[in-house]
This record gives sequence, structure tokens and C-alpha cells, in this order.
Amino acid sequence: MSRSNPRVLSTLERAGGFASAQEVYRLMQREGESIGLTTVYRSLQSLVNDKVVDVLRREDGEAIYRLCGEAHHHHLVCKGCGDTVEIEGGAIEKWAKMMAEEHGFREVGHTAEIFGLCA
Amino acid sequence: MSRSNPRVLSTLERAGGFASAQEVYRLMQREGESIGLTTVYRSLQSLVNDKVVDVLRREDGEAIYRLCGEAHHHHLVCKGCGDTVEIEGGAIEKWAKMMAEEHGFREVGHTAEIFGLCA
DNA sequence: TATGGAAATGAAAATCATTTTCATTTGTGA
DNA sequence: TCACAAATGAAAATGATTTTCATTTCCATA
Repeated sequence: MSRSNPRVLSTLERAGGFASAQEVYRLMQREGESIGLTTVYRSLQSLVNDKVVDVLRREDGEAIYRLCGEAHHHHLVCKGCGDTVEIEGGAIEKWAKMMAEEHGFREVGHTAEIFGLCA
Repeated sequence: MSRSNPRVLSTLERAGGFASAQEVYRLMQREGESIGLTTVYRSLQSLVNDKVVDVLRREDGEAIYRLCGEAHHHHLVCKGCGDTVEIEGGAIEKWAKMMAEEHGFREVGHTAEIFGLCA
């Protein structure tokens, strides 16, 4: 098992704590860092294992990696233009916690997105 | 634009109203139906356009198609064993509707999943 | 300091879902 | 029957991700 390359984490941070593997890779390239795509994937996976980041999915199925500890928020996405609004989801947090408790789950996380057509 | 092949919809129904394109395809093959994978994909997409089914993503990124009108529910998934519990999410429905209104979005849908470790 | 093995690296190939291309078949109205 | 649009599907293309494998880098120890 490989350890995470620290430059990958630092790049993910600089990207706003939210990016796909391909994006992290491209970003590092653009900044002149010499690194292989394979290493980016491996590092991100390792960070996931270590619970330093978690994984979500874009609507097209691409995996995006998010720094844990980032201010946790949700998205309202327009199906038409792709525009995204960050929204806050106190209601969801409570719901998730409640449901998890009810079924005896620990170490609980969640995802929630809303999509529709913007004005 | 192509119309949906009715056998695809009927197969999705028989699959419990919840399956990936590949699964629908394999199922139809097994049942001796003669159909191409391309047609399965096209039909599912067309059903999505017609709002007869909607699309979600498995954790591995594969798209799964769900019959609309199915009792709408959410999932509580165990990260350890993959076990899934269907839960009901009245709180989410309200939250989604509220957030969407607040930002002037129409035709609103949402996804929400909770994951953790089961007992 | 030399050395042997473990860990890290990355190029290239393999995988897998999904989409596109394109030639063929089917259905339908005139 | 004819012409044309829609439907179909095989095969190729795409794009993200994973695997393979040979090479390089580290490091502890002789």
C-alpha cells in the first residue's frame, strides 16, 4: 500500500478542497509539478482510507474528492446551465443523525444534492 | 431522437424498478430477448427525458435507473458490508422544496444517502 | 560507505461504463 | 409499391479509473 504524496493533498487544498483526480492532476501539471496520474489516484485513495478526504460523485459519475473538515455544505444544481449554488443543510444533518441512530449505524456521513431548473 | 423500446421499460419494472443499464441488458439477454446494449441505453435515456424514470449513481459511479412513481425513499448504506436499508425522508423532501423555492428553482428533484457502519 | 530490500513512482496497457458512428432494417404514410 | 424517417445494433471511440510491471528512491544495517 502506498502513502499519499503530500503535494497531492496540498494541491487539493489549493483547489478549494474540492476536485476530481483529473483536475488535481491537470492543476499540478499546470503548476509545473512533475507527477504521474497514477500517483494522483493512488494518493487520493490513500487519503480516503485515512479519512482525510471523502469521495462524492458528480452527476456525470466522475469522482470528486473533498477535504474532510471543510465547511460541510450541499449543492443546488441547475440541470439546464450547470450552475451551482451552495446551500446549507441543517435539516439534513439532523435527519441523517436521527436515521443512523434509529438503525444503529456509527461513523455516519451523508450526501444530498438538489437539482432543478434555475430562473 | 429515438423512442423508448417498451421491452426495456417492462424489464426495468420486472427488475424491481431499480437497475443499471448493464443489468437491464443482461436481464433481457438471459430472458432470451434480442436487443442491443445501445438500444437499452437509448431507451433508458429517453425514459429519463420523458420523466418516466430518474437516474441515480451507485457508489462506484455506475448510473442506476429508477422508475418514477416508485415509492420515493432514501438509503442508509453500510460502508463495511454494503448492506442497505431503505429509509423514508420526509424531512428531506421539505428541505429540498424550501431551498429550491428560496433560489427560484423549478422542476426540482434530489438525492440523499446516508452511509456509516452498521452494528 | 556499500548494499539489499521495501516503498514509491509513472508509463503504458487493461477495464468498464457509456457514447458515437454508421450502415442496415423496419415501419408508415402517400 | 415507394420513399423516407425512425429504430436498431455492431463496432469503434471516449473517458475515468485501475492494474501491471519495470524502474527509481529511501533507509536501515552491515
